[in-house]
Amino acid sequence: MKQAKISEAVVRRLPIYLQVLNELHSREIQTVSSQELGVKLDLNPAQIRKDLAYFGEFGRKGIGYDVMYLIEKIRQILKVNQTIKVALVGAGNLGHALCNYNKYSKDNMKITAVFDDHPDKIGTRINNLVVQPMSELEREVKEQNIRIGIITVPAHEAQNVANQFVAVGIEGILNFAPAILRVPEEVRIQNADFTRELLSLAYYLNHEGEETSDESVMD
Amino acid sequence: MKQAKISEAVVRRLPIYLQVLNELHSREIQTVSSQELGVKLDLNPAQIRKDLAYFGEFGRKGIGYDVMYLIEKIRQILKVNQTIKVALVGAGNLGHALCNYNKYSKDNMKITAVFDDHPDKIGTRINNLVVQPMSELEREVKEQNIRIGIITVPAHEAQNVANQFVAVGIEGILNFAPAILRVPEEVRIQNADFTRELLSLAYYLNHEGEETSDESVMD
DNA sequence: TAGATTGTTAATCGATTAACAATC
DNA sequence: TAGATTGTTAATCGATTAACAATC
Repeated sequence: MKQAKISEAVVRRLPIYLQVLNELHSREIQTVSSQELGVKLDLNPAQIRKDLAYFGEFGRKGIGYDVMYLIEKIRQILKVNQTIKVALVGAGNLGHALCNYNKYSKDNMKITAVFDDHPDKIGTRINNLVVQPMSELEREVKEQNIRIGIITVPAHEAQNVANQFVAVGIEGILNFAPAILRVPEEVRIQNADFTRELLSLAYYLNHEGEETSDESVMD
Repeated sequence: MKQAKISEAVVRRLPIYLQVLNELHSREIQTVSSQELGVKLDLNPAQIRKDLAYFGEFGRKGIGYDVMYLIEKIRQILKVNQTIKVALVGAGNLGHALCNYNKYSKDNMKITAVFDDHPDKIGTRINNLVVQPMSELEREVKEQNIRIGIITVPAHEAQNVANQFVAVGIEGILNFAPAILRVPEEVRIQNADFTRELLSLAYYLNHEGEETSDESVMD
């Protein structure tokens, strides 16, 4: 099984597979077929088999996939079999929420450093982390070997934070601010701006079932 | 311009267009070409033109698009030219964060009702909203004509909340819980589980630049 | 008129799905 | 052996991009 170029669509499905598999595992289900996964996730079973086959032969013909084994394999693929440390900038409500979320995660991703340049935030605690000024970013990133950063500052500060992330060598950024960020192409940006999601939901509210219609948006 | 079936990919780009356009508008830029938008968004200009052309002829040959006019048109398409009211269930940290976010939004999407069944949450205030028990959900949804719901409860409660949303006629759900929800197919689900995003970021950390490699994940 | 840029058709590219031999 | 299900190739489908006539 040679590692071909894996499409983004495939990579985005892997965490979803991991999620159902974790659920199955917690229900002590030991084996699952692509068929069953497909039903659960509304995906074509062939697609699931193909996605997994990019990375190796994880199943058994006539049987299906061993749940725990497949979890391990996907963790390896996503490189979350060891704990991944994450830095977060912006100790507001959202930053707080993500840090908490964090505590319950069994995904081996941990926010291990929090930054904010607001004087009234610096030195406060979120769980067992002390909020630090941005001047400490570089040191922490180097010391802890942090490679992923989360942005939860207001939109107008987001690009600035992104620049600092890039400057200290962060390789992947999860951006919650409603802003379009420019970063060098070797740095990966994932946008998690929830207003975008809400807006596309709004579209379907009114257009659902209109597929066969020929109405248009006119003045 | 007939309304063909619009692909999800197109719908997901519309809010992004709206975002850049809002930014351009705030910088008092009046006209923009698909070329310029393409540079800003890392998209092919032809794609942008095609996306917009599904809904009408909004540009002027030789000139480009009028920023304000295009904003209006996209708002119409997304049906956010009038304010859209949203219900939120789960008054924890994340729920709080989203309600605040809310205040700054110029997107005409407003969280106008917050629910939580925890006794110590009921009756507390988030901004100017009082947290209500779930028993009030139906009444509020009917009274305010709410059609979109946000789920910010823990994973194990998420399906239950989704069921209640469906029962009271909610048409679109934005789910922040790390759970796979089953709803009737006429109800739209958008997942905003940030651990998924983090996991796919993690993939690229270690595989970036491996496109041409032939390494594989072996035992 | 010359230059720019749209809307749209045709060409290309890539992703999803169907089908099936291999095999548990 | 019969039934189930994988991994994978081939067929299909859909989305992106290129190209260009129309026109500002």
